[in-house]
Amino acid sequence: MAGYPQHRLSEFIELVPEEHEVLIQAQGKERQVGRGGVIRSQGDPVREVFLLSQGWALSCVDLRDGKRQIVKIHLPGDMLGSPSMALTHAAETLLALTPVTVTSVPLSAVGRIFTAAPRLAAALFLSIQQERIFLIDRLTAVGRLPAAARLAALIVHLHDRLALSGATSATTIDWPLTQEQVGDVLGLTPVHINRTLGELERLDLVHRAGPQLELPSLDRLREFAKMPERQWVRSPDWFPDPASV
Amino acid sequence: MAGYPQHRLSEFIELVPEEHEVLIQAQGKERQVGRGGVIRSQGDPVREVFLLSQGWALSCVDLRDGKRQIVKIHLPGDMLGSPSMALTHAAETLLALTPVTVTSVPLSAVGRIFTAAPRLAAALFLSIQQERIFLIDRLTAVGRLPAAARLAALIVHLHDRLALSGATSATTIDWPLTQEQVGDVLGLTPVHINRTLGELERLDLVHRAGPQLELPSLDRLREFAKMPERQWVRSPDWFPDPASV
DNA sequence: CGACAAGTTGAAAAGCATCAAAGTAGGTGG
DNA sequence: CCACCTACTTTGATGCTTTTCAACTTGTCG
Repeated sequence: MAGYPQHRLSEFIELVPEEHEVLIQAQGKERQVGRGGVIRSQGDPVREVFLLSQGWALSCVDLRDGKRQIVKIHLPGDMLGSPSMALTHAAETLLALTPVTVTSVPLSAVGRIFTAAPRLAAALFLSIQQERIFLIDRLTAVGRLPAAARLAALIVHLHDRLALSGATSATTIDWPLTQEQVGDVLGLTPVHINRTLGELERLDLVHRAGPQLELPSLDRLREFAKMPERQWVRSPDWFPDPASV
Repeated sequence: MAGYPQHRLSEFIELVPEEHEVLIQAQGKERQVGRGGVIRSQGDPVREVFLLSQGWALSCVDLRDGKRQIVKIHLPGDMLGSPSMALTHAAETLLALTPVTVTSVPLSAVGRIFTAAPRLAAALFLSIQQERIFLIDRLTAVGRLPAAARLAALIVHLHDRLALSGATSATTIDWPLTQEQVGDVLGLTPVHINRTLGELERLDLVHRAGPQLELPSLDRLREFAKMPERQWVRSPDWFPDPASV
């Protein structure tokens, strides 16, 4: 059977069985989408959010002139499309970077979390604040760092998130992104990403190895990225009681 | 007496009296900070968030090399510092742009909202998702638009938020920002902001009028900014019942 | 009136974009 | 198994946007 859904919430609290149950109940039908496939389009009416259970995906905003900004690279366990809950029509397009499995979570189920499991709701809230920090850091990198440091910061960020789920060895990470996609994440052209990757390689900070990246020294890469480190809270004392389920 | 605190939540729902009461109870002591003063520093331990009741403020991330990225311009009613709830130490510095009044909201009070007023918690959740959309749009502008469109997008954004609270006429908005601060918002240098403002002025899109900006045609400015329009939800049907307070 | 913060302007340089073309790899069909 | 197609990567040459540096102007407040 389906087992406990993978998600980001246990980064903040240890879920009790009742909370797990609420999460399982929240999930609707599962869907497979092939590489490059559309999970949901910008402008679609917002009736659900998604849980990414397998594969990588991306959220992006498309502009009128054909340019686009990739807003986030999603890994398994991520909740997709939730910023658009505040809108009538989705702000972001969700695309599969690799073949993915997503499960739909109707908005009504999200609403039920707030009454049925307040502590779970608080964890969800915190998880969204974490996403906001990720966005703040990306904005800072795009606004204030040169191309090489920007790219280093992205690599470090993805490394750290992969390491959290144990989906990577210390020195090698999966890298299913094309250089054009990386450019759309960092606000640069694919050509310049290519040259910048070469630069990082000459500095012995990363090495391209087919669909993976080797990271000879994470410390040096982190130093090079010039971004502040983040330490996430764990079971904050202001959280509601888990018993209240 | 203090009256109802000004906030962003009523953009999404009409609060019932009990919910207002919970919000009022949540507020701790009030503090005045002068122009340029620090409300909270990056790196400080996170024990509270703030409600901005008067004046303008900003959130920014400082980098090691002295550069900084301004992450948001805060207007009265905004909640300050909440992204750092997910962290042990604050990610952002909060500065007063004008003389401000802020009230402290201890984290324990935020936690109480989740058990005492689920619908209020859901509104808070939506409000944070809205902040995420703002960040997504800013990232898109900084990553993908040239300087002039970026600046136009910022002006339109602030206009719209000011218009919501009726704090502006149709064609003139307060503009307490220095060109250096605008540069730190948009990822540009103050010198270039100066030139870009001149460019918008020559295009008859904005006019500088001391501490204010005149906007001869919001339609043309919006068109020029090339950003998608956003329509926020109102009383979504998936929200918990207000009776559950 | 004098000092300091902010705005303005010019000239030169840097970083990144654009355009164009050639090279590589994986997948498909004959 | 080979040939081809397509998507992706790589490289060079050139141009544009933005930065940098520096000086000067304006405004504000003691």
